[in-house]
Amino acid sequence: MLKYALLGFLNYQPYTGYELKQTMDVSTANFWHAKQSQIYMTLKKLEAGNLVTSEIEPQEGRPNRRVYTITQAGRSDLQSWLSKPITQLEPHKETLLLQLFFSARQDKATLLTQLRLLRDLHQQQVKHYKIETKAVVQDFAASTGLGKDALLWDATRRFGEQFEAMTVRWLDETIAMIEETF
Amino acid sequence: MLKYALLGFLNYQPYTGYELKQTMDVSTANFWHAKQSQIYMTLKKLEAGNLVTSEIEPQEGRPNRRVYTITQAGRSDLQSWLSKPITQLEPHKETLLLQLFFSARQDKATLLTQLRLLRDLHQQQVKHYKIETKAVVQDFAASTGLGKDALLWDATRRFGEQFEAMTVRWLDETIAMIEETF
DNA sequence: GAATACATGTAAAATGTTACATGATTTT
DNA sequence: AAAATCATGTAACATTTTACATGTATTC
Repeated sequence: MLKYALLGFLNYQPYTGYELKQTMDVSTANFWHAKQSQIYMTLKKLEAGNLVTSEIEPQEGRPNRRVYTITQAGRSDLQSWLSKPITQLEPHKETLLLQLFFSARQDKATLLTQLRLLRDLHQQQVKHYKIETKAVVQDFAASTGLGKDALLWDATRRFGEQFEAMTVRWLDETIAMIEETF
Repeated sequence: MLKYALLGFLNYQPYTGYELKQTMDVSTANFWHAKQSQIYMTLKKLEAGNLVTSEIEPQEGRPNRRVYTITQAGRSDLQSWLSKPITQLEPHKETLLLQLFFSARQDKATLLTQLRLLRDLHQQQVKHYKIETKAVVQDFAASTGLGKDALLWDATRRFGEQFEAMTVRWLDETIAMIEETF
């Protein structure tokens, strides 16, 4: 899957592995992230499969850059993935829910403290989406002039914002339930 | 992490690997799932670490069962994990958002078809949580008499229900946005 | 003087998925 | 007669994380 994140970005313009990591960190990281080392390895695999090519750009006083460019085969592969509809939902993993599921014998006060702390973390995330992520989307849109793209980028941002807001509401309900009935 | 899911269940009673898989499939699978083979391997590791013990129960006309029991060390490990608060959020992966992010050049009609199909899938999931999962929680509560546990199990169920409902709302907004502005 | 940014990579370990292998009993 | 259930496991592969390894230039 990281494969398609990388091809997706390379479909706009050539990038180095380092730049791809930075770009992902301020854009797709909210719903698709990767470590630097994994990006380098995946790019190597993509090149082995002729989906991208690379060339080294020498630099002075800095390490050389390896710049990757998508190939025609890469564009086809990306296109084919994009047009393939999702027909079944993938299961999620939520550590928080796993913990909560087994917490019936935990101390009530401790449990409440943990959940309140988490509530604040998620509340911060709501702000993060409303402010930082919002700004990034607008900057991208202004600098690239990609209107349609910006609308979809903002749709993914709204998903994040609404997910976090929903989580805060759910935590509030859950905290209230534990306060009352435990 | 699967480690703690298994210890969590074994903290109630002994289970075989097969039974753990079945139990997870109707309970935690919504937020934590695993393949049968991974469960067997993880149990083996837990036994090597003395967090569980196992003994073989011979059966006639059926394969023998290997029944796992949690040890005192296992209970301590679980307890220590349960009391450790989550201080930083883990990043999520959402294939749908990744696809959407790069879909600006896709055909409008095709994109709308894909999103509407997905909307229906998530709508079904809302029902799944409201009916099937709800019933499982109530059955567990009734048969085990674990009142506190059932309240927390239902809290995780509500998270799923609310997540799916939020996703349906977001898809409706996104579909409307694409219909109007693309 | 210390930290961050720039820039690349390898290696080991952990985690998770898919495929293979077996075989009786029960249900459809 | 075919499919599902019960029950265990191994092996290969893919994915992801963590740690290791290097070195200059710029910013605080």
